[in-house]
Amino acid sequence: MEETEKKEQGGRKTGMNGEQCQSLLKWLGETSLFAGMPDAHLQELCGIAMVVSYKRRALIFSAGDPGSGFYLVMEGRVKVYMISSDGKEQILHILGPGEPFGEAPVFAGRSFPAHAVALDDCRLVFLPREAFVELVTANPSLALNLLAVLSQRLRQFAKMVDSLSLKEVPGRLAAHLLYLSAKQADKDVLELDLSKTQLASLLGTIPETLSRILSKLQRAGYIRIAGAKVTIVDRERLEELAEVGRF
Amino acid sequence: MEETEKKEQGGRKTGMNGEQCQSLLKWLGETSLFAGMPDAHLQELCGIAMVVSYKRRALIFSAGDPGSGFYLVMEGRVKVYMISSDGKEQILHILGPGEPFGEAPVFAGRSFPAHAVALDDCRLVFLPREAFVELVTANPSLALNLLAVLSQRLRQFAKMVDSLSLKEVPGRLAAHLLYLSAKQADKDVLELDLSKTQLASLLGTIPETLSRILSKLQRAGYIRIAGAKVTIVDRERLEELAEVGRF
DNA sequence: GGTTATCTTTGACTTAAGTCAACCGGGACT
DNA sequence: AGTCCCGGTTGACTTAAGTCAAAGATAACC
Repeated sequence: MEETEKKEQGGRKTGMNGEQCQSLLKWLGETSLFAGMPDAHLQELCGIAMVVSYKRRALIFSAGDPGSGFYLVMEGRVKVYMISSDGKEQILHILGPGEPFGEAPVFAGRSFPAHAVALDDCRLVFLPREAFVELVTANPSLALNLLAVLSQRLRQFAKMVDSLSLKEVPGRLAAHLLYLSAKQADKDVLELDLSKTQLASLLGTIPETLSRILSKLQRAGYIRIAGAKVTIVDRERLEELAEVGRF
Repeated sequence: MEETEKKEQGGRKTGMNGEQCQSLLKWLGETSLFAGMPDAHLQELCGIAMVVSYKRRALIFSAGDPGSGFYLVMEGRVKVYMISSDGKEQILHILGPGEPFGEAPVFAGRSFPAHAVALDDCRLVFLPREAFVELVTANPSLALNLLAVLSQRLRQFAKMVDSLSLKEVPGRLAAHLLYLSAKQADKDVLELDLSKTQLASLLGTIPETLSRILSKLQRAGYIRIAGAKVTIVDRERLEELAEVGRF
């Protein structure tokens, strides 16, 4: 195994032999961002891509850092967040395998607007800006995929602003539980994929408040809580709550 | 003057003769979205574009409406906003001449996530989705411009989430005043371009609260208020306030 | 120009959610 | 096993900001 290792930003960049490049190529092609791209272009992409590893809790970038490219999650989860001057954090996204992050500075602004850390031990693909922009220029369908991703994210943000400004915490929580429910197999038994502290930060509140509201919802018979497992008892009312935003 | 008028969505679509098309073409070319595009493509664009007029307060689209295309502001201002079930509104953007809006459904989701109304009597350019997507496919540099616009907007949203979640109203207000200051000629005397009620909605609060905080800031010697004119007295402290987010 | 309607300000009150502090319980490590 | 530490929960308290109501100030309209 010929591996070149370089320390940089706390991540370990890993060089590739032909075989590894092949598997990376295959993986990239399955990614929603690059789905449907001709192999020739994927090949080029592989040429500029770097696989980087980050350990759990490692900082990937900070707000204000110059963004010389963006990332794609291969393994693990990444948290993108903002911090207030007194240390409170607001999570903007949690990203899992296949999802890109840090794209904004590639096309506008040149620096990251937020921070990113690894929530688990992670493997990421790093795509340097210049090479990537060239590729986009040469390949309009790639641009369309990207536009779709950014548009989707814009929608999420709009929802988030709506939620933060127009709903109380119980409403946001209800909406989040239903969101989890919608994307899981067992529709009624949810496994919280984040610690409650992190969930609080995602919902724009603090652990104490989240804790209180979870028990309030349990007492009211909307849900049942058992550690990180939440069971939806009364979906109707939960939907109503997510809708009106107030308990 | 040969004008074809059609009522639709409360807007008046206006057909064009050759001369009008020429001026539209020129205008489009000066827009940041289409800057640098070859005339041939602008010509095509003109072919699919429609100029639409909306009177002040007219609804342009509602959340959930199928988005068959997007808009570009020629004259006037447009407000894009969300409404809670009990009627409180949160403004997402205020758009002026040259700025596009309603692009999200073109590339993802197919329906508008928010509402839009005309704040003034407006003239807008409407670009239908299908024709536009074709054009983007044919013209990668157009895609890059679009990516820049969406990325920029993503940044704005991130800031907004940060602001709503991590700052108190005084902090948000201070940040907004400094933002206005940065984009005006006379750096210290600001003309509020929105009614205070609308400004409250943009800052994620209500008129009463905004009013109180404006006078609080005046009393504290940060600013001076005279109707819609706000003078920055102590920029240093205002910056500090915008930074820490709390008074 | 005067009447209406809308916007703005101010006051008294309520409330959701944050702060501070104590405590519990389960790993992890020695 | 025992200690330490971190995550979660609970209680008492504070506070920013929302609600309700009324009165002034602007701006709009006939």
